Amino acid sequence: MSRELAKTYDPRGIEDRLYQKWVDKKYFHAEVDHSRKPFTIVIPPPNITGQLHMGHALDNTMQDILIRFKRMQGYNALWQPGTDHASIATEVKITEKLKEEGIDKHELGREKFLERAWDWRREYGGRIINQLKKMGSSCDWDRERFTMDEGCNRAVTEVFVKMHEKGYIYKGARIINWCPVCNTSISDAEVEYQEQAGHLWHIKYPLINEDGSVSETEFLTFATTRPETMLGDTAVAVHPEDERYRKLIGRKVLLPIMNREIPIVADTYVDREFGTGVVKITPAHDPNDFEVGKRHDLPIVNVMNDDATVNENGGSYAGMGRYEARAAIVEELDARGLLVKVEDYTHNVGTHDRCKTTIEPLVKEQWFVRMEELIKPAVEAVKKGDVRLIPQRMEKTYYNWTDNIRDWCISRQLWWGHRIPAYYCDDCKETVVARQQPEVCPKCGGCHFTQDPDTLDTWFSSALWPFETLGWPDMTEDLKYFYPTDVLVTGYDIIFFWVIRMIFSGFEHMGEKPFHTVLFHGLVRDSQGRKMSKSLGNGIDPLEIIDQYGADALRLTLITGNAPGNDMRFYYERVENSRNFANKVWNASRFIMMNMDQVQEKTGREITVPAAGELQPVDKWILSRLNTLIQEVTDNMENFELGIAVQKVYDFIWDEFCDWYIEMVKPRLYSTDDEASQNAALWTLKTVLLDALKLLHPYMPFITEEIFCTLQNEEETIMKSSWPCFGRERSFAKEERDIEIIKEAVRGIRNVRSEMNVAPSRKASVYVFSEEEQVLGAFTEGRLFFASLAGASDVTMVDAQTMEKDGARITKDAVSVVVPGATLYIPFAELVDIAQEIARLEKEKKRLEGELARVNGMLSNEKFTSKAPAAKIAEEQEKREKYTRMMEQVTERLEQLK
RNA sequence: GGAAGUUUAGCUCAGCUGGGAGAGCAUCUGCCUUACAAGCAGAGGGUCAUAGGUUCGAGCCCUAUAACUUCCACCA
Repeated sequence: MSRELAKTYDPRGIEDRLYQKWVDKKYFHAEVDHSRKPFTIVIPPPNITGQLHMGHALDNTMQDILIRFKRMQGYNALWQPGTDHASIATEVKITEKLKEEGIDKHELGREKFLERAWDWRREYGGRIINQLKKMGSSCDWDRERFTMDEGCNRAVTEVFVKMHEKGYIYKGARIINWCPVCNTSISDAEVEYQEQAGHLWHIKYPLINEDGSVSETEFLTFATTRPETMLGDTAVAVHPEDERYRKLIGRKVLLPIMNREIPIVADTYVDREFGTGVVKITPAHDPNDFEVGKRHDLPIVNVMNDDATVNENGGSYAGMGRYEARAAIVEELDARGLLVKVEDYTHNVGTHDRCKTTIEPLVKEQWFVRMEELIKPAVEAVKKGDVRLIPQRMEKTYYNWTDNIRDWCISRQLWWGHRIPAYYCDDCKETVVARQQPEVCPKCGGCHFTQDPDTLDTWFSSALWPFETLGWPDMTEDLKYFYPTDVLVTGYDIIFFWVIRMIFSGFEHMGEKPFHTVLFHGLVRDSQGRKMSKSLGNGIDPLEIIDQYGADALRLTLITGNAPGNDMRFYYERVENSRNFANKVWNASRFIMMNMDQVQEKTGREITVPAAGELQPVDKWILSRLNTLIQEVTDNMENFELGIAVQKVYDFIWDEFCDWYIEMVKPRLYSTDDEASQNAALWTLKTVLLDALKLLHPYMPFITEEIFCTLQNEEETIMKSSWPCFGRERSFAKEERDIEIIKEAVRGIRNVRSEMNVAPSRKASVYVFSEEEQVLGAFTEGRLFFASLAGASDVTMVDAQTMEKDGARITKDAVSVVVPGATLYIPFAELVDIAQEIARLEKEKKRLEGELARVNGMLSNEKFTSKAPAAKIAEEQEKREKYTRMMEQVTERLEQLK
């Protein structure tokens, strides 16, 4: 037997050892088992390029808590893990690394590049997984998946082909967001708008006269933030009802530099109030202009290359970068007298969320997903409550997106990702979308094909994650059993990217929601409330925290005092507090085990279940409190109120169990007079500790396991033990009331002692006077507590008769403490100052008067008594009784003193 | 322009369906009491942003206002 535990809890060593044991014994593994109900969570797959950060730590702690809770409740709990190939993020990293080695991506070629990427995945893909393990995550690692593994690739291809057949996926030339640095199109969701200081250039184009000559006096002036796009202008627009320009509609202006005549069109898109009420129209480089262009059938003149340099359509500016061209064009316009003025102007500029490069809107052929129909069941599901979002306000964000849904651009000009299953006939250019490369062209019979070079948006495969990981497109047993999954835990920041896309994908391909609940968390910020970021260097590494304080402390810190969907700040002080709590649990357990061992050594007795009547009131009190705790914590956890639940466990363990119960039973542990009582105390200590550890286990898996195993002294695991259950037979109302009175009395005595600066070493007699049998009984049973908890040398029960006879002796030179139904007298002789004592009691009297006034006010209000619930009225009546009694006692004591 | 969130003790935040304001940290006092000084016992500190309203009763519900934060849209 090895129960020698260190004086302070040191998580180092313990955590890794326990985790290895859990993995070795396959405790995290779940198999289809129709005798049990499944509970499933799919992990938000971290990027293979990623390193564990606080966001992951929070996200995974929450998932692990739910999984461990449900596992203990008897569910067949599956936490499905895996990683994401993160196409663009990974590709950028690899490209950078190649650059460092002096290798150009394009010179290397696609095939070799992909080899490097897979090497990368082999090298770093496991890193984040190992970091998740440090957190204690109980994922079923035997089922680990990767969004680009063979199964996922099959799923992606299947989805693409099916949706193409249904007409949900199409290819078209539309204006898209282009990142000139990453050299790929991106979806609307990936555009991040940033406020930037820029300029508003006022420029004028000369009108073309009726006779076709260029006017030297008439011009049309407009304002633009992007003068360089003028190279691609194909019209200028005015509002159809704008009196200033009405007669010009249909005429033409000369596009300077390019010397192209372009029409003046009328479109309601134009805001008459802004600038001069004239807008230049560049359909190829502005989403709004693109729409205007479509309405007026304007030509689209693309003037940009993929790297945002001006192309051959830009005349003499060809080859210049977009900003270089901007400056040069402004200069030329100015030289020609066409620049009217320049204003400072702050506006929002679309940037790529990955690299922050300013987006260049371009018209390009891309693949899109038609969203309108697809999104409908996903909206319905949330509206009906079939999919629940926590907190509920996230629904607003959700609908905001679904109501304004636009088609999803899914093709990326990247190499690392799922290749688009579209093949082009080399002979007739026919497009064939198929699961495999076709043998023969259905149109011309040709047999040579080239696959579309593009890959798919990362989120295209992550959208399938809840079912592709369970075997889809095959209808496997796993899929039938574990799908739909139960809860998705994620940050609110990826609601558009991922959550919505998973929901509509689930309905489209499985005919069923992917999960019934989405539990959102917020961001973990630094102590000043700033986002943790690499550039600020304010990130806190969870692994360092684990190393310093332990994973349990980190987990507890992340989960306490945090409501769903709210951001939180990270403080070292809070981690310290969590660490201290771990230590508290450790030491309480150590104390209990020490006593169990000592008693066993001395007497050779094992702890047995106490016989009826052997449990003392204080035992029943803590058991009853535990019982209530079990119910509340279970309730809170069922409702995903994890922060509230763990706070209650914390308070129970520290305050009620350690500071009160353990202190109260110490005398019984040390005394050998009453074996039954000693046994009852030890049994209660052990029982309460075990259940408390179980309640705590989902939050702090390591320390609870370590103690559980040591305590049980066998190779068991707490994670497979059963979750505690509320039992009506373990509620003891009378004992709860009695012990509360004792606690109040103890607190009262401590207070007066503290106020009077009585040295702790100075013991004093305590006389308890009560005329109520039950209260007197409670004090008689609890008299021992006053010695250890309130510095009492001896406790004497005083009834009315004694008081009659010896009252003066007892109460002279004594301070008094009033609790409902009893007055305690503590003779301190020379320490007592009558005047001070009177003042103290007057203060107490005033407090009670206030309380009584409040209660009486309520109870004498006819509206209250007629409308308030009966239970509330009874509660107030009880209080009135209590305060009235105390008031009488205080008044009586004051009379004695005066 | 649209929407959401926040505003509670010196600091950071809880407060579930409306029924006497809580925690941690910090501060002050006293204790090395044989589980724990990473501890124990005690204390101080809040017109719950402001103004109205609903209600017997409001930190909580409604309306308006202010400040801060975030998301969405993007008027060139």
